[in-house]
Amino acid sequence: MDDSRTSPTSNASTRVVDVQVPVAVDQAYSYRVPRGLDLKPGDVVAVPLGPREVLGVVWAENPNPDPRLHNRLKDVAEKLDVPPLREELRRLVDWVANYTLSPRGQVLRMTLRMGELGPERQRMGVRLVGPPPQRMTPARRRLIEILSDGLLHGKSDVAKEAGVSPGVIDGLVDEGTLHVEAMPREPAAPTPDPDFAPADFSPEQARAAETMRELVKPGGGFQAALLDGVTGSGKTEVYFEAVAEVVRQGRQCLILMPEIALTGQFLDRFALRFGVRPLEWHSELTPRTRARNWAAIAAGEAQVVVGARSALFLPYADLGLIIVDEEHDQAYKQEDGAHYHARDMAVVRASIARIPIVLASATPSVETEVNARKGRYRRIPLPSRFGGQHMPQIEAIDLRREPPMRGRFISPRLAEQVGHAIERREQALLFLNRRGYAPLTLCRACGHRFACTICDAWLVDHRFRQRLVCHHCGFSMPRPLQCPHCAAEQSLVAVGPGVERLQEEASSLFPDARTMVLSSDLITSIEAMRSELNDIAEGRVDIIIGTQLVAKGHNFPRLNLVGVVDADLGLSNGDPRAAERTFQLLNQVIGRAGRDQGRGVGFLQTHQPEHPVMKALVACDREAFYASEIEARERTLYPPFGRLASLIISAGDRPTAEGFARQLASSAPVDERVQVLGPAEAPLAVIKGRYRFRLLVKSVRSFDLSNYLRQWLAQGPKTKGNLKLEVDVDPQSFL
DNA sequence: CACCATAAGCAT
DNA sequence: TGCTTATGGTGC
Repeated sequence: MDDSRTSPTSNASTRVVDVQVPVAVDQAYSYRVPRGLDLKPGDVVAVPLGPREVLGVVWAENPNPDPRLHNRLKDVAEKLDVPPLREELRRLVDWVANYTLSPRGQVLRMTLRMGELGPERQRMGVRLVGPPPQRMTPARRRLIEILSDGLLHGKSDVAKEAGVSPGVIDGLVDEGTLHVEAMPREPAAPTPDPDFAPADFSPEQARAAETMRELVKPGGGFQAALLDGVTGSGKTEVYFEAVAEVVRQGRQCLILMPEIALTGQFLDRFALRFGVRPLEWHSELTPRTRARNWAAIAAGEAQVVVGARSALFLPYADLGLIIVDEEHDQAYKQEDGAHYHARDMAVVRASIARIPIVLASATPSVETEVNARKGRYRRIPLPSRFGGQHMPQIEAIDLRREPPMRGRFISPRLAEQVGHAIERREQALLFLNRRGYAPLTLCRACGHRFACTICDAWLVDHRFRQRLVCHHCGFSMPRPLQCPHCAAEQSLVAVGPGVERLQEEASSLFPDARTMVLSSDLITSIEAMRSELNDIAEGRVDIIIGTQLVAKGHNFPRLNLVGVVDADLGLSNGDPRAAERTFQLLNQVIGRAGRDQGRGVGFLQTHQPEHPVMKALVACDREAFYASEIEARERTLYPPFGRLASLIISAGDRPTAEGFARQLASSAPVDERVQVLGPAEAPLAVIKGRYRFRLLVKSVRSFDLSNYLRQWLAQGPKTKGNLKLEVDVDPQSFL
C-alpha cells in the first residue's frame, strides 16, 4: 500500500512546514504534513516534540527541508480548531524575539498561554415544570418560591440563593417537580454599549475627547498619542471616548495596565460608562477562565480587554486600538524570561497592525516626553483637574533644620499637620517606600549587622511576621533574642524606618486615630486588597501608612494630606533613572491628596530641598524637571538619546563570574559607535548566592544594538557550567 | 520549557 | 547497592 510516511520515493512529494514550538528554542522545527491536512502559516497545531506532544504554530512552508533531517521528520499530529494566528501577531513575535535577543519560542509562548482547551463543561440549570411534591418542607418551599418564575436558573446559584443543599434540588428532580437542563453558554464578554452613560465633559476635556475620536477614525493607520493629564484630570474618561468609537466600529480595544491590583476600581468605572465590565487578562485567571477569555479574544467576541503586560501578545481577531495607562510605570518592564518593555512593544504592535495607540500619564517617561516634544507622538493635553479642583500645595520640610526626635521619623511640623487633618475628620497618608519595620538590625554591643547569607543585602525586620527577611531572595529567619555573634542579650536595635515602624510612631502620636498599613507583603490577595481599599474609601481609617502600593490608581475621597516621610529614598542608588522615578512616584503619591475636595496638601521630608526633583515638585513645575532631565540625558547619551543594553554575568563563585565577564568584554567587536563599559560588580553583587558582574553596552541612537549583541555573543565565549548570561536590551532597573 | 540521561549525594 | 536529587543537553 501507499505509505508516504516510510516510502523514500514519496518523500519529495510530502509537504513539510516549519512549526514554531513555544519552548525556549529560536528555530522553527520542520514537520511533515499528513495527507489531507490543509495547513497555512499561522495555524495552531499539535506536534510531537521528543517524548511528548506540544502546541505549535505553523511559521512557514518549507519547500526544501534540511537534508540532514530527512529521515527524522515527524508528522504534524493535528490541526486545532482555533483561529490561526494572524500575520500581524507572528511579525510581532519575530520582532520582539529579535529585539530582545530572546528565543522566538519563548516569546510565542506568551501568545499560546491559553489555559485548558477542549469543550467547556456545561453548567446545569433547573426549571420548575411539574406539580408540587407530595411532601413539602421549608427548604423545598423556598426553592420552589424562587423558581416560580418558570425560568431556567443555574443549579448551584439557586441552591445558594434558597439556602439549601444541592440534594434538595435532586430530590425534587426525582419527584418530577423540577427538570434539569443544560444552561446556554454564557458569553465570555458581553458587548460594551458605547452610549450607555456618556461622560459630562468640561470644554477642555471635550476638546481632548474629540481628538481621541479623530485619532481612531477608520483608515487612520498607525499613530501614537500621549494623553498628558495630571491626576484627577479625567484621563480615563477621555480615552474611554476612543474606546467607545472603536467599539462602534466593531473592532477590538486593548487597555494595558501596569498591575492587576489596579484593575479593581477600573473595571467598575468602565462598567459605569459602558454598562458591562470588560474582559480581564492577567496571570491570576483560572485555567478555565483563561481558556474562555483566550477563545473570546481570538474569535473577536471580546471587544474590550483590560490586561497586564502579557495581554499584549494575545491573538486579537481585529485589534483597532491600544491604550497604555500609566505608561511611565516600571511594572511594564518584564525582567524575567524574555526581557521586554510592554509599552514599547505595544507601540511596535500598533505600528505593525497600523492602528493608533494612546499612552496615558501624568508624568510621562522621559522617552515618551521626548517623542512628544519631537512631534513623533501627538500630545493631547489635559492641563487641569476636573471640576475646578486645584493641585495639592506642596511644601518641603528640610530635615536638616527640622529633624524629628531621636529614633522618630515624623518631623514636628508634619505631625502637627496630621493632627489638624484628623481634627477636621479628614484622612492623612504617610508615604514611605519601605516594607517591614526596619531595614537594618544591629547589635549595640558588638556592632554585628544582620545580613542575608546568600545575598549582598541586609535582612529587613518584619515585626508583624516576627522574622528577619531578605527582600532579594525571600530568605527569612525568626527574630533572634540575642546576638548570634557576641551572645549579648537585649542588645539588638532596629535602625531606620519601615512602614510598620511608622505605624507604631503614628499610633503613639495619635492614640485615638485608626491606622492602616498598606504594603504588598501584608496583602494576601487581590480580594483582601480591594476590601481594605474600600475601608479607606468609606472613612474607616484616619491615617494610611503605605508603600508605593498606595501611589497607584486608587481614589480616596477624604484624603487631603500626604506626608512623604523620606523623599530622598531612591535618589542615591546610582541608578541613571533615579531622578525620573522619584519624580514620578512622589508626584503620583501627592496627587492622591485632595482629589475630591480640592484642598490637598503635600509635605516632602528631605535632606536636599535644593535637588531638582524636590524643587520641581514644590514649584509644581513639571517642565523644569523634564528640561533638566532631558538635558542631562542628551549630554551623557543615555536613552532616548542613545541605546543601552546590560549584560549580567553570574556564577556560583566570584572568580568564575569575573573571569568570564572580562573574557566576554574583550571579545566585543570594535565599533566606534559602541562603548562597552565594565565589567563592574553589579550593584547587588550577590543574589541567592550567585556572584554577579555587569557589562553596560552603550551606543548611538541610530544603531542596531540588538544585531551587534547577537553577532558578539555568537562569536564570543560560550557560557558553560553554572555560568549564566542575561541580556537586557533597554534595561530599566540597574540593580 | 519540560523531558531524559547522567552524575552526584547518601542512607542502608 | 539502590534510591533520591542536581545538572546539562536536546527537541524537527
